[in-house]
Amino acid sequence: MVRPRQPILTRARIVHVATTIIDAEGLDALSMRRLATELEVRAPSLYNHFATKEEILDAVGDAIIAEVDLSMFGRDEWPDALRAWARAYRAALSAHPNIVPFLARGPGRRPAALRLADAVYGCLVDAGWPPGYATRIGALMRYLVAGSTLGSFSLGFVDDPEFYAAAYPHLADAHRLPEHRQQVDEGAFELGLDTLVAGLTVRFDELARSRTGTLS
Amino acid sequence: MVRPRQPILTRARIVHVATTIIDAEGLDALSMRRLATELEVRAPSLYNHFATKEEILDAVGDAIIAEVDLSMFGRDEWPDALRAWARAYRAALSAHPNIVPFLARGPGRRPAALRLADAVYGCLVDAGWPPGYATRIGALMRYLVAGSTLGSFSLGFVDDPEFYAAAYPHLADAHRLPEHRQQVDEGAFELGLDTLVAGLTVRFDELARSRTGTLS
DNA sequence: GTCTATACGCGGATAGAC
DNA sequence: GTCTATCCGCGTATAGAC
Repeated sequence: MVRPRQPILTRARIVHVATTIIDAEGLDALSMRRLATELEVRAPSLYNHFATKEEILDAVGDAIIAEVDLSMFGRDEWPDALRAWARAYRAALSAHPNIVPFLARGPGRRPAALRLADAVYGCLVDAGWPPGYATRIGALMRYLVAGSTLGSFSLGFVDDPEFYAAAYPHLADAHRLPEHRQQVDEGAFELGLDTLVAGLTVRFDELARSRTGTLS
Repeated sequence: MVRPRQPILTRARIVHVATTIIDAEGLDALSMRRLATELEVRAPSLYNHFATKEEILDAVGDAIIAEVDLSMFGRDEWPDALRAWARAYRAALSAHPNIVPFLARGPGRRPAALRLADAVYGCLVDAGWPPGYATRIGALMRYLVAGSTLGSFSLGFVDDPEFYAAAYPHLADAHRLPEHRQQVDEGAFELGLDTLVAGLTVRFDELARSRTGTLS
């Protein structure tokens, strides 16, 4: 018994096609009309499934973040879990770099982003970090991941050697080349991750020792 | 001898009023028509002074970044200079948080942003950091400053306690409150800055020692 | 050189017919 | 649930007045 007409549009199809457009041509390329055309439909039909364009973007972002593995929390020790999670998070975002500027606005009403934040916070608190530290460490890791995928450093450098060479001699280096930009962002991320987790481990031990000291 | 009619519009006035609008009502509130109205002029007049809206935004961003003090470079030791610079940079951006999402796209053709990047890089290289490290450390600091002013953590949390309490018990904490968001972002920034500079100092000494070891 | 009037082609979004 | 028709605001190009 086949149901003869299944609905032409579903939220999942809309999100999938929207993601494809953004990945291929950037955030600005996604318009309601363009998205509708790609779905072989007229633009207003989309409003039967999403109230606004922003809701569609939220759904796209949520689907990407939902892919981030969180299984290391509760399994590994907090320093290893933090490292593994940050790398998984960064990998998920750099697979869809064009949507990062939108995600950077904050977790908003995207459940996966909140689940993510909740998981990190919970892991750190369970490990013994004071809540205030757990909140700040979670934020810090977000800065690192968002910053290194946003292209805040590498993107935006103009592809015009002449533009730099004269006025900014120090910058006339390899990081201007597109293929090196990824390396700079990934290298900066790894340097930051190593340095932060190592430093936080030291601080954690100091905190534990000071508590023990108070008790003894 | 007064020149009777001075031009109504100047680049400086346009930039100033644009900054005011963005600070007060956000990036989206800035349209060419709105800006022109505020300047008591019609929108197309603006194109006599800037070729595109993006050029105006670039100029606004550049003016803000031009305020960042760079005098610590060449005066202080690199760890102190790095700390002082990062704080000055962050202070400048958090005075105009609404424009940070635009700035986060990269330095583009904004000279002040390039001067900034050049100054950090130069200081680190002069201090003895290998160029690859200097590039990555500069990027890392940018992630930290951009992230903590972007509101990537604090902004975007919805002002609706009910929204979190049920599903995300760990998050039902003080950082949802607007007045605490600033504290979270500033606290995370300071924690990251301290931890990173301390860790980098250690690494710098290791690098110096390994070079000495090779030579001896 | 600076400003105005006007207009084009897009964008997001809505109302109401089928 | 999808359509057609439509609204309004956007960035900006052009032509012409001063």
